[in-house]
Amino acid sequence: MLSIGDLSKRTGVKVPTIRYYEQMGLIEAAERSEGNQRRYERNDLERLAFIRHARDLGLDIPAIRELIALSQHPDLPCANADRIAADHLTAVREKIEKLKKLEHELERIISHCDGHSIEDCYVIRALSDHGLCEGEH
Amino acid sequence: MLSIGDLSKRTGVKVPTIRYYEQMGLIEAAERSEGNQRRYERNDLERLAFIRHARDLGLDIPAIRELIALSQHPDLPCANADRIAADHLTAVREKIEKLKKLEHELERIISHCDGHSIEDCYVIRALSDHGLCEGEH
DNA sequence: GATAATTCCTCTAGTGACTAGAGCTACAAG
DNA sequence: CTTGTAGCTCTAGTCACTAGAGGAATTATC
Repeated sequence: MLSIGDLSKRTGVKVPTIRYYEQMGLIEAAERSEGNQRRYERNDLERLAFIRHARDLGLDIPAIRELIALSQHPDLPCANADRIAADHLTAVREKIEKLKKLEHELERIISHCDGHSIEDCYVIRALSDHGLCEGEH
Repeated sequence: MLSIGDLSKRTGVKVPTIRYYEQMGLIEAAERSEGNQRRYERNDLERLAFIRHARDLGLDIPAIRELIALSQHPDLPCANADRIAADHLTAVREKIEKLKKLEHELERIISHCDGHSIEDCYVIRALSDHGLCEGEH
């Protein structure tokens, strides 16, 4: 039996976050000691590692909830799980594209600034005048 | 004199967002009509376009506040403005790197799944077992 | 000039995924 | 038995808005 602190150390998930996941229904409410403290077992460890891993990949809580539900029905086809992952991949790629546009625009603005006074500062001027931008954003 | 709705249409910033920016001190409290409605002028339009542009580039509100303050002192050197932009560029690049790692990991997981049952689903298995991952994340 | 439709006002609360803190209790080590 | 650490619950804060309630002002139509 593990305390919440033990579970935290073993999974790298902070103690308040574990309690938060319980509240969100990602992990079942733990058994309690006589003094009302949470006590965990091996399968809680696995569940929490699963959640942490999914969060590290950027999945949000509703998606994780769905994956957990799916994982408890080994006989079902896995199309839904694949779809969740694929949708997330699409979202990640879209974010990358947006950020790359920002990156290029910022690079361009910064490289155009000669670094003297605010009056001539290209950073400030570019912000004031959208006409100095390339493309729309 | 423009109403807040006019200002909104001309800049593409939503009405409640304009009020929010006023509250945050990014734009000065507007003059009011007899009936207590906000009335704007040309320079408010420019200021709001500046803010919107900076937000589109992903700058946060404290950074924008600082840029506005700088823009009102044309004689100062523009090193601070350049630094704000450069710091932001660094942050954008870091985000891109993180997202690319996620992208590759998700691609790998998805491509390994044969799409049959949950039991064999590589998406679920990869989440359950960190050992199936490449690299750390 | 009356009425209707639209816009505006303020204020509060909600978003996501936590994080911080207050005030209190339980447990482990010496 | 005391002390220190870890645990408990509950509330509120983060960021940049967004949604909605309930009411007042303005504009358009008749």
